[in-house]
Amino acid sequence: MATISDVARLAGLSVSTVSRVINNNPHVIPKKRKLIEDAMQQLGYVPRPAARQLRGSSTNTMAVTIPRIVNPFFSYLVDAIERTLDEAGYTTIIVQTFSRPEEELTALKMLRNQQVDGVILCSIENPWSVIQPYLQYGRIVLVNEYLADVPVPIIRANQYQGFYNATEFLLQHGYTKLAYATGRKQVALAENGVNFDSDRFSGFQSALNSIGKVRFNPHWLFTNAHTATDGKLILQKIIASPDKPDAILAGSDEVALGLLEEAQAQGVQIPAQLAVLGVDDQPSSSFLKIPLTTIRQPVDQMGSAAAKAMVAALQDQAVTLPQIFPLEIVKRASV
Amino acid sequence: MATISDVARLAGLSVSTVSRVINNNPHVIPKKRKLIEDAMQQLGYVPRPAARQLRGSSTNTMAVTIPRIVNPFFSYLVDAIERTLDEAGYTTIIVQTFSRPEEELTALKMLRNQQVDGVILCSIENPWSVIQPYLQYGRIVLVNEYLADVPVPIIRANQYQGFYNATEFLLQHGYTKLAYATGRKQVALAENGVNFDSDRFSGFQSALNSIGKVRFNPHWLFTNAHTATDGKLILQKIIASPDKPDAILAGSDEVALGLLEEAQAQGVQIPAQLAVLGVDDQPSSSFLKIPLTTIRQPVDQMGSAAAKAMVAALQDQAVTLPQIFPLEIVKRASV
DNA sequence: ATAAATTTTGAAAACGATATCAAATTCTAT
DNA sequence: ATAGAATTTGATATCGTTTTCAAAATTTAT
Repeated sequence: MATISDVARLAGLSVSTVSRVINNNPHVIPKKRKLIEDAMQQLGYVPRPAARQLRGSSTNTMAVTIPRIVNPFFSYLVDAIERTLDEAGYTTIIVQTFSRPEEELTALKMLRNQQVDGVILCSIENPWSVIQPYLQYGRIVLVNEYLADVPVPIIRANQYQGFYNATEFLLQHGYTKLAYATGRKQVALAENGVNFDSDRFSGFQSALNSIGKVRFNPHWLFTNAHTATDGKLILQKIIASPDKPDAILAGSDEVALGLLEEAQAQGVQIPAQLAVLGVDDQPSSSFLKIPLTTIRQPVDQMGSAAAKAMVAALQDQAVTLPQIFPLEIVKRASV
Repeated sequence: MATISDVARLAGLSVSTVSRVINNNPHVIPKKRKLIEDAMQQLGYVPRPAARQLRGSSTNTMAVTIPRIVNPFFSYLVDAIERTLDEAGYTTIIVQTFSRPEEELTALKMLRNQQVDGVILCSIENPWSVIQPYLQYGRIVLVNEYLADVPVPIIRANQYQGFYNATEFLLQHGYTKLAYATGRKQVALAENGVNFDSDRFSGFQSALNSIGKVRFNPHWLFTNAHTATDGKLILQKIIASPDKPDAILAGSDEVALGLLEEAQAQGVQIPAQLAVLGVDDQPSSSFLKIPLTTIRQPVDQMGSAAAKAMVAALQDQAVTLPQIFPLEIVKRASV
C-alpha cells in the first residue's frame, strides 16, 4: 500500500505538500500540483481513512439507523437518504437496531469515535437524555419519528393528523369498533414529549372521542406487530374473542397482508366483517386479492429532506426548521 | 473522550498494560487487571477504532455489497447475513452498488484500507481480474452469483437447474413461446466462467432445446427489468408485438407483479393468454389477485451460509467448499 | 542465599495522515 | 538593486492505539 510518503518521495516533494494537494489547499504551485497528482495516479494512492480519522478530520460518512431493513418502508427510506447523501459526496452506513437500544448506541458511538460525521435516526430506541450527550460529537437528524423540544432537525410525516383522518374515514364508513395494531412494544408517552406511535395513537383516540364519541376498548390493542405472520396471529385472536372489532388500523401493509390472508383462510369477510387499513402503500398492495386501503407515507420526500437537512447542518450551524409532510389515504377495497 | 493514557494514569499503570487488558493478553496479574477494568469503567473508555485500524489490527467489520436494498431478495439476504455475522461478533456495513462497478470497488477498497476484514459480494459488477488483487488484503466470499475457478468460498443457488426445471414446467403445461426477462443489461458469458444470469439463461435455453425442441426468439428477451413499472412496460411491448409469447419467466416477483397488473388493465388473461413465472416468492405473492407461480430462493440459508463461510475463512486458511442450494417452484395460479 | 529462569511491566517506536510554524522562495515597490 | 511583503514549501509534533524489546519483579532450582 502506497502511503503519503511514497507519493512525496516519487514526486520529489514533502508530505506536507502532498497533503495540501489531497485537501486541495490553494497554496501549491500548479506545476508541483501536477507532479504530485501524477505520482498519486502512478502509485494508485488512496489516503487511508483510519489515519485521517485519527487526526480528526471529517469522514464524509453518515450512519443511518433503522429497526429492520426488510421492512419496505425503511428500505425505501434508507434508499432515498443514501441517494441524496451520495450526491452530496457522503458515504452511508446502515445500522439495523432491531429495536434494541444498545444497537442505537452503536451508531451514536460511531459519532463519538469520529467514524461518522452525523447520524440520521429513523427510529428512536433510547430516551433523549441518553442521545443528547452525543450531540457534542457531531450532527443528529431525526426522521420519521420525533421528540418535542430537541435542538436537532426533524423531518416527519404528520402521523397525528394522518391517523385522525384515517379514523374519521373509518367512522364515516360506519365502523365504530376499531382495533389498533402497532410494531411498538407498548403505546405510551415518551419521556420528553410526544413520540411517533403515541402520535398515531393520539390522532386515533382523539378522532374516536371527538367524532365517534366512542371509547377505545383496550382489548383491541395489539402491540409488537411487524410481519405478515404477526397479522395472521392477530386475526386469530380477533376471531377467538367474544367482543369483536369491526375494523382495524394495521400499522403497516405487511401486517395488513397477514390479516387479509388469514381472514380469507378463516372465512372472515373483508370489509363486511372486518375492515382493514394498512400503512405504507407497498407496490403490491393495490393488486392483492382484496386491494388494500392504506395510508401512504411520503417516504422518498422524507428521506431526501432528511439527508439535505443533515448536509446543511454539517455545513452551517443553523438548525433546519422542522418539516412535516402530510399522510394520504389511498382508498381501495379493504375498507 | 477518554484515551488509553487517561485509563493508564487513573489506574497508575502504563498504557502497555492497559492495552494488554483490552486485548486480553494473559500476561497481566489479576489485581492490576481489575484496577484497569475499573478505570475503564469509570471513564467510560472505548478504544478508538481509527487508532486500532491504523496500527493494523482486525476491525471485526464486514462489508456486504448488493445492487439495491429496496429489492426484497437482497434485503432479506443482507438481513440473514447480518444476523449471522452479529452472532459471531462482527459488524456489517451494507454497500449498495446500484449495479455500478465503481461502487463495488468502494467496498473492495475498504478491504485494502483495512476498514473491514472481509467483503461478501452478493452481486459481481467487475471482472474477476479486477477483484482478484484485493484478495491479498482480506477475505472475499461470493454469494448468490458465482465465477468458475476462483479461490474463494461460493454460496449460491442452482440457478441453472432451477431455470431448467422451471422451463420444463412451462413446457409441460403446454407453453412453447417463452419470453425471458432479466435485470441484467445483457445476457452473455462472463469473462472468467459462467455467471449468474447466463446460468439462468442457459438452464432456460438448454431445457428449451432438449425438451421443447424450440428455438428462443430473441425478440422475447427483455433486459434491464427491475421494478413493477418495468414489468408493465414489458407487457405493453408484448401486446404491441405481432408475434406474441404465451409465457414469460419474469426474473423477479416485482417484475411479475407489474406484468400481472398491466395484464389486467389491458384485458390480457393470465395464464390463458400469457403465463407468468416470478422469482423470489415474496410474502405478498401468494395473495395477489392472480396468485403468482414463482421460483423460491433459499435466501435465509444462503445468507447464513455465506456469513459462516466468511467467519471460517477469517479464522483458518481453508477455503470452504462451494455450497449450492436447490431452487423450488411454488405452483399457484399465474401458470 | 544466590543464580537462573520465568513472568510481568513499561518506554518508546511505529501506523499514515494533518496542521503548525518557520524557512525558503517569489513578487512588489522603491 | 534591495528591502519588505506575500506566497510556497518543508520539518516536525500530533492523533490513540499496538508491538517490540529490555528492565524489573517474581518464581524456581541449586
